[in-house]
Amino acid sequence: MARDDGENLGSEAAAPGAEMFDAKLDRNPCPFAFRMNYMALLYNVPLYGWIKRDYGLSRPEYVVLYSLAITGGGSSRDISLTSGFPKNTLSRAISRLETLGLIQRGDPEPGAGRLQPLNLTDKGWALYTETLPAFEAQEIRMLDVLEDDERDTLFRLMSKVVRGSAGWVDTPLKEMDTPGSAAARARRKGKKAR
Amino acid sequence: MARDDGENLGSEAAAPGAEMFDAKLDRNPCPFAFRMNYMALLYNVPLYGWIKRDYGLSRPEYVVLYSLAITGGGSSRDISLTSGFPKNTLSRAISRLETLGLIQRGDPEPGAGRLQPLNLTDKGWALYTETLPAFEAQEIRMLDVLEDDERDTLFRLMSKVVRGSAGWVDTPLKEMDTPGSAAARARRKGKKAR
DNA sequence: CGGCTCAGGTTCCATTTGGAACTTGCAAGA
DNA sequence: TCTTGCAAGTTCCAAATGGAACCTGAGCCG
Repeated sequence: MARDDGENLGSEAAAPGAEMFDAKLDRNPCPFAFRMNYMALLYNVPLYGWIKRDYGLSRPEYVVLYSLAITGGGSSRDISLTSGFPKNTLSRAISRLETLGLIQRGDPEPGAGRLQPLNLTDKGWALYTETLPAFEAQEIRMLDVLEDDERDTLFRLMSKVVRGSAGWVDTPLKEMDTPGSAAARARRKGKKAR
Repeated sequence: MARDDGENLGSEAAAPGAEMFDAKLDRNPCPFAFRMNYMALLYNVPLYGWIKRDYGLSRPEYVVLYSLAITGGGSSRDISLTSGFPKNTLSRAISRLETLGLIQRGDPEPGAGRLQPLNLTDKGWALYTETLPAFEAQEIRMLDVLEDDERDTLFRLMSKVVRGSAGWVDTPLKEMDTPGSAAARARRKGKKAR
């Protein structure tokens, strides 16, 4: 670590931010988290920026569309649980997509409580079909540096992690305040210095 | 996959959303993207929710703190490039952290343009030290399902992907409108059904 | 030197977001 | 069958967000 001594800023001819980038990769107590978030960034920012500019759909809106497309229907709750967007955000997204004629609500199935079945319209399918290739391409592009077997391994390991930790999706939200909570809460009083 | 046939909603005794969850894992044209975003969700939501509740810091604010901690100083630009937050969001975050006495701005180094060197104060370090364990714990918890060698492999492959695609971080933001742009832009006119 | 350009950082403001409270209708128990 | 509980979905509103325009100082060139 601490590669050149008097560094901190500039002075390198290297790419801007390279210093911090390397630090986040190589001397990071949470190396996994950085990689994960950086990759997500790399993937999501350009794609959803494009969707927004060219189709006028927000990220949650597109996520609803996409979710319904690959599942062949589902409810707002399902989308919330599998995407992490809160239900009010999805409620809005769903309303707008319905207004745009991209999805439609079916009648609540008997025996399924108040769940509203959602489905794509033809127009929704068309949009999905038209936009999907860009998403696939971005994924392929990102994984292009890997050999085939490496890609397989990566999938397998990520699947294992996801399957292993599904279940405590937002459970810890409530219990997370365990580590040193007393001190934390004490400090909390003193904040709000806005 | 497709566990019970006449599905779509409810009717299963299984966990809610399991249907869609399986679809996103098993019959998803972008299987990598889903895993990545779901993992990010699993990690970020509880942690930043906790940071917000107990310390009153927003995600960008904590990211600034964390970035400076592991790099031992840096500029707003560096943080933007390595975290993906836009510079105005970071500008605000930095101001607030300074007001809170968690970071301080140094005098611009000669030869480094207008880059403002940022550093943690003692108070900032204390907060970092106090909160870091929770982040580490969450990461460990998430990877707990993996064997040691699997963890190593996962790191290696993710590093490769990140290193391989760093550089086009937000480059494609501008060029992304290539696939079928004409049709897309045409359709775009007809939207705005708000 | 004196203007020019470019990039780091800030400000402005319209939009988006999501916590919290609310509404609603299914379903279990009395 | 009434009531009570519960969870899906909606509404409300204050706060956060980020695109775009702006400001400003460092380095470049004539």
